Amino acid sequence: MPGYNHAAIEKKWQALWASHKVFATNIHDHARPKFYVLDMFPYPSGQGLHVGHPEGYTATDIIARYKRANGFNVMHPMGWDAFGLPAEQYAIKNNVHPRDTTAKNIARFREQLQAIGFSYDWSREVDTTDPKYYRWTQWIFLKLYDTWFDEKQQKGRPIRDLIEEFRTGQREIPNLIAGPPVPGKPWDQRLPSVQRAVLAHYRLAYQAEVPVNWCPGLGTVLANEEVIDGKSEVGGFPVERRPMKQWMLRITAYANRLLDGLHKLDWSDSLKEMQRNWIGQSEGAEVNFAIDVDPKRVEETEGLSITVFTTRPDTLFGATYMVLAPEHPFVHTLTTSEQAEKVESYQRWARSRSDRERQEDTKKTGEFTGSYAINPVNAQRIPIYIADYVLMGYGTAAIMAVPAHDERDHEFATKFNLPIVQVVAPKDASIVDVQKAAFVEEGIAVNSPWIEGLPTQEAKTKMISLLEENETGKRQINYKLRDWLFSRQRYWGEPFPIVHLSDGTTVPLSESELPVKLPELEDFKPTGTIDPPLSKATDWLNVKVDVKDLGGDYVAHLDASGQPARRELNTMPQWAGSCWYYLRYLDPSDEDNFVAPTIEKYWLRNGVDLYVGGVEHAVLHLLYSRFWHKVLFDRGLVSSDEPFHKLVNQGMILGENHEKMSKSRGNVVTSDSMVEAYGADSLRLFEMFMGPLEQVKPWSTAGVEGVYRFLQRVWRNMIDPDEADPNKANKLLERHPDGKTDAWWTSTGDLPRDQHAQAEADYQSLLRPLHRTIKRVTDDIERLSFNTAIAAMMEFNNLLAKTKYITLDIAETFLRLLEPFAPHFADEVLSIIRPDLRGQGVVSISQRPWPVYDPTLLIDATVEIPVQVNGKLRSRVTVPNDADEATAVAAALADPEVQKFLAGKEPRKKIFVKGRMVNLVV
RNA sequence: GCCGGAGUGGCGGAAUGGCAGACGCGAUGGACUCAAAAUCCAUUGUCCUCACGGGCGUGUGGGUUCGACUCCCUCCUCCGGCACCA
Repeated sequence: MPGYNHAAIEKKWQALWASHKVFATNIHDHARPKFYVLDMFPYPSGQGLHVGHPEGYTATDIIARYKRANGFNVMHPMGWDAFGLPAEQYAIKNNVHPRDTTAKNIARFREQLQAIGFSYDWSREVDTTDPKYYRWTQWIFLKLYDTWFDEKQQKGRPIRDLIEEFRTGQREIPNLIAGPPVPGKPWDQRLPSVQRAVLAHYRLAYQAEVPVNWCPGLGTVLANEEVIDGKSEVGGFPVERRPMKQWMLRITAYANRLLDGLHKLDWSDSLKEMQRNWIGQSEGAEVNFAIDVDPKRVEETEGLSITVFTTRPDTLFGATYMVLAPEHPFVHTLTTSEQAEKVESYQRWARSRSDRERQEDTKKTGEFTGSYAINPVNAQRIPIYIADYVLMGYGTAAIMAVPAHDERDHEFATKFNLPIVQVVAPKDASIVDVQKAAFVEEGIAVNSPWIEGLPTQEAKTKMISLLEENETGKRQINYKLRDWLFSRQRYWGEPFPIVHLSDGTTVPLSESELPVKLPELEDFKPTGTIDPPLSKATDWLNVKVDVKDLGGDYVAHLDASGQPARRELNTMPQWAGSCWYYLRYLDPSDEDNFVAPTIEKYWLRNGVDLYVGGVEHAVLHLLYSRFWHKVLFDRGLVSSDEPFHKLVNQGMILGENHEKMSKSRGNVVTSDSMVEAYGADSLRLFEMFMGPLEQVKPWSTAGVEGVYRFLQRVWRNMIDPDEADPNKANKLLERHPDGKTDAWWTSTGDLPRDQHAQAEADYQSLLRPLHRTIKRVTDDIERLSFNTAIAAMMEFNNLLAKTKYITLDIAETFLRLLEPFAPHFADEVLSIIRPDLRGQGVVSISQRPWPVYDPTLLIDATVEIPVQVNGKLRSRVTVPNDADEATAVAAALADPEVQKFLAGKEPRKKIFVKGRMVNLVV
């Protein structure tokens, strides 16, 4: 039987679109408004695509096609996030070079995506592992290295500006070595090593010996964001803390900007909230506690003070002891000889505890140092403890403990028998027993001479200003966000454009030396030690360089007659390439710029207009990328402050059994199998018909059949009428332009005169529903409500099935609405019913403009409105659409059903909503 | 524990203060067929009723309103994030 045969259609149209460059974007056409619609580019795994992958891609493709139809210059690219741990793990497991597996996987992914008919401009494809691409990733790293964050201006600036400020004395040169401040020598008289150390203190990219997340199972260190419950996000191997010298990016400098920037973004509240929580801003105060001088050790302890951070300065009178993190630098000095053994043993024990153990066991442990501090508000002598519930990485790594008003301090104080003093009382004057449990809520300050009787908020403010007057403290804002650990002991990543001189000096390579290509290595497996795999590239790692001094800043050129140096052997993490790929898409072939300014200005005005991807990147990629973008913005390299204006997270697609799709559960449905059985158009339609884009929803292959049947019904309505039903034969009509009923044609010749009235009646009956459908589909696409847009088209098609005749213009308009969802199908049907279009240069229906609805056709002359009696629906009456209250109420009162429920009583209240309803209250 | 989000037929879902269950899946009956598939037609929240009709119904309990799936409060359940962050 002839009919809709998806297999015969889809490859043909994909080839036609490609050969006619239907979806090629002209990046230089800046006359039209632009629309940049972006997918989170995939990591090309060996598994290929399952039906979860095309969900977001289909949504963006519909938007891209819809925006093109509305006259926008659309950027809709695709590429590959191909560096990183998963690629390398896969390569090791299968004993092949990651370059080869990556190339193979990319080819497979590309083919699978192309089979779904996405309207990507494939000439813009990027691959993060291509030296032509990662050259610019390295280039941006050099910019980060060359940037410092000016707190006053809240802006990243070039290092040369910092040097200039030091040189001219505008900025004091910081003293990096602990001890009393010494008046410094002028910048140019400082030792080069001091200059370098000072600059490194400011750079956004710096090396530090820090306790890192070392994962022996993967043989690499990981970022905080890559560690879930003490295990690696990839592979689930245990992660331990150990100090190592690593590259860090100073994302904390941008914490405030990253927080502020969220306000103007069109992102979901939950996503913004996740970023806010991750940045973790908290307002409070830093307070200095002087050390009570130990008569036996006057020299070491005199003048020392410990700074703590607290969000509750109002409870300062209740501070009965202090706690330092076990790693706090003062611990050694503060520990008395009597306590030394216990303290050191506790430090060793704390260091050996993995993050996982710490998280599982939150019972309080600690040790007394033997020293005391003086509470600055009441001069009380309070003991100093160390305990691992105080974290090295947050605040000042030291706290004042207020056990009466903090649960953790309460637990610790109870265990170590420390005094608990109440300094906040409940607002309602009820009695609480702080010996039993901490009272953590806000209330009224008590037992606190300076702030007695003040509510918590006022008490905080007053206490801070008093501390500032006494110079014992100051207002302070802290963030949970830590600096980004940016190096990995891996082969399959971007090499750093950095060399180390034989004296240990770190020097960046000149931009002209980029790209620093990954060396070809036979053996790229982890070394089993902390040495990165690149340490095996002996030919590559030793170089000779010529180093230029730029006044404390340096740059290296490769030079065979220069001094010996060793390349940086770490590589960058996977996130590096994905931080800026949306910029490279604009012109991936540009050899002179990472993106040309004129191109960037047009395409990134307000950033990417729509970005769709998984919520799993809420705090990783999306935070890193915003950070890089802000640095690039500060350095004048991009024109917008935020990269992604509107962002939508598609919900995960579960297996048919409502469980997460996975190989081990055996519930994976591949996109290939769906394309083969039902076609790309049915797959696309169903992906969107399942439910709201952002919602998690289970797969249903029966549901795909449903939308497949829908397409077949459209086909039959327009092309192959049911031969068995003579009523349905030859439905399609062309209507004469003057619209006279005398002038109808069928596709096969003149319509018999006795059918003209029927044809006209069918035409008239479809006209209003058609325009309502245009409006519904248009509005629904605009608000990304694709499931209801499809429902509207199904409803309209159900009407088409009921009429005997359909005019060509109605059929074409309907197909135009369908095209973003089922592009191959729409093109095929159009090419059959309008074979003349090809001669007019129209290859695809996607080249035709979006239909416009006639507002006058949305309004009917009369409307049926519900009539309620006492708020309950009792009847319906038909009134003119512009009926006023008197008319509508009169019609309602005249209705026999309504009269029955009024039971002869006169309504005491009449509610009327024009065109909507009448409610009579008795 | 804290912070978000969500609870509507047998299932996916629609309705954002005004006719609850659009659209689709599934199911049941019928037409076509020797038969099956496909297709088409009809029914499909629930209870009472032969029927006409009517009662009840959007997790729970309350509130606001002429009117609540929709707004407010309480509780319950599920999903996601964070979690010794002072």
